[in-house]
Amino acid sequence: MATIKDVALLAGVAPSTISKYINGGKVRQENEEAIRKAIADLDYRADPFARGLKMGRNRSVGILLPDMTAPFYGNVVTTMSRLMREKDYHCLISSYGANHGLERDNLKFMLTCGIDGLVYAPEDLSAEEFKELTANCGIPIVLIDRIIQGVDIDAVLVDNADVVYKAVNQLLAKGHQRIAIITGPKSVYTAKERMVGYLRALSDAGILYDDALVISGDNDFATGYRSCDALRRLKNPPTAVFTTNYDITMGYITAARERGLHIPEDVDIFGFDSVETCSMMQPPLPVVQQPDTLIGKTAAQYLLDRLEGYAGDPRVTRLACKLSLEK
Amino acid sequence: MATIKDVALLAGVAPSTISKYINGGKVRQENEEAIRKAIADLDYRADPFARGLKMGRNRSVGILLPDMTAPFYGNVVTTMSRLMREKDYHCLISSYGANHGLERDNLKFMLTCGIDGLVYAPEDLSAEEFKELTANCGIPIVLIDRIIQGVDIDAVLVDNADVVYKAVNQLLAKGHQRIAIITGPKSVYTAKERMVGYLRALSDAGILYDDALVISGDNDFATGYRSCDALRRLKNPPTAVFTTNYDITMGYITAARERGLHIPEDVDIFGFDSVETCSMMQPPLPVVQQPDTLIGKTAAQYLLDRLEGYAGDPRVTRLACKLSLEK
DNA sequence: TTGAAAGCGTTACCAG
DNA sequence: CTGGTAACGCTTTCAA
Repeated sequence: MATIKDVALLAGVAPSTISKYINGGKVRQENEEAIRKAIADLDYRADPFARGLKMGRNRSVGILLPDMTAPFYGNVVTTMSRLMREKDYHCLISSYGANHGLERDNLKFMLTCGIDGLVYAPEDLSAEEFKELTANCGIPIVLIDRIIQGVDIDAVLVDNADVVYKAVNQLLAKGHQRIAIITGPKSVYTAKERMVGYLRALSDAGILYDDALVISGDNDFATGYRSCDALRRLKNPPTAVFTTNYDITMGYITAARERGLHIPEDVDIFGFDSVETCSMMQPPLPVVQQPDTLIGKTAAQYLLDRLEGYAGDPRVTRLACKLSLEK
Repeated sequence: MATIKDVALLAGVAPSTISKYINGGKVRQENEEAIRKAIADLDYRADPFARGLKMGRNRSVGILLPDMTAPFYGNVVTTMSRLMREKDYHCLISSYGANHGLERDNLKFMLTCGIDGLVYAPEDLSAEEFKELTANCGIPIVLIDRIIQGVDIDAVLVDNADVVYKAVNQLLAKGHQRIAIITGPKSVYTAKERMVGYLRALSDAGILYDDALVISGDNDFATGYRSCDALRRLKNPPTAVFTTNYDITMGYITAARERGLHIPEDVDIFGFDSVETCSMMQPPLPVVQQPDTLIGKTAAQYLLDRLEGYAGDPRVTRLACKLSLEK
């Protein structure tokens, strides 16, 4: 690997001149040509470590997620990457697959790999662990989707309880009295909040909460798929099901259709995420639409503000979700 | 941010002793305690840039993909991350969303962000561009899933043409004469290879190739979904459809079911990827099963070998796919 | 076992 | 505009 000295030697100028040229400074016409040629001839690239050491930053940020294959996170990442790119930052993604050890380990790595900032969707980290790991870490962190109780930093969330309350109310308004809910792991923040909305809606409608209609499992296709049979086996099966995650929704629908169930006649479904996909169905499946683009935009802005020196109090934004079939 | 000097000062030893301790060297018992305490008190973390500059590496590798939300790539990444982690490397992921400009830009960034190696699934980069960007870049690169014609480096692929040939033959054996294929963009390597297998199977069976039965589009849900109606509108619709990507498969199935079509009675389907999901269906959907775990494992091994100094000729491995319903 | 010193490749400063 | 020099924080060497 050629260094800046090699280039300087070949171009016949000083290293500091090369550096200036690289960083957009003005150099004499003839020098510019010589430098450009030398750089090309030697395939010179500035060493990122030397540069990072000198400059104290990298123009890169990390995004740490539980699951990068979920369309919701995919959209958030795409939006953030684009916006950060406009400010000349690159995004590096890491996911921990709902594994506590990995979550800790990846967070730790992210904090010591040289990125300038981090966007993090936590799953299973306590406030103590978080504080211990991030104390004096030197980079700004923005939480998305989930919050860590007791940690007071920038965060972008959605109003899980409210929107689920509304969604379940729509099912109630259609006359459903037995509404099941299939959620993610009980320990996860979003699952908890969504459960709260569900319970409040039932309670406000004077409906007794039935344990058998609540299924909690991993946020995946299999959970949704298996729930279909589990619910049908009940002596008194639900007439509607609220699925609180995209994969769960798809799994449930796949199973229901296979069993010849018509939606919504035989079983009504209210899903979550991936509006494009669900609105394509016939009839369109009503889903909770998280403002993924806005989440990405807000998180990117919060992070950029911090990167540019903003040092005010933490900002926590809770964005509204929409129901896909409402205008 | 505390530096190693601060720690040294507080612990009452020299910086070099701190460095030695951090890197697993032996220090006197009493010093060890003082150092540990000083590090904890100051929340000291070694500067990754200074360390990288000195050591010349990072213990991190990049993975550059067209789409990180695809289950196929998700599995590859998960496998690789685990294996690299065992050798004390971390994986940083970036995706470019089938956008040529982004692909170039992200590749360029990956090559100058300090990672020690790269695993890359190319989509739309010419051999010239690739060679120009990577010339003397100083890190080993392993191609996965797709190859760049004219670029001779380590690569891990699957036998697309062969397995598609077999899959289409299964459909032919069931008596289908009009078999449609829905593939990704015509320019993408895997799509081309899969097309070759399809054409060869038809040709070997003495069936004339019908343009109307070939649909090429983005590798997404919408392409599969829309194709259903497009194919049904034909005066002579296909009796079977081969979908060459997971999202396309799901889109097609969703549309078919909505329209009341029974699978496989009304229309037979042969899909791609995500065996777990497809084998869950009733009846199980036959799919081409790419050896994602083995791809990840092989790519990780190739990269690790290079990282450890292996300098032999490029190794190109073409792994066999399986048909999910064959034992 | 320890520590002083050199040096990794770059940028910033400032004198010329 | 140019270039010598110092400094970024760390690891390594080598002498004590």
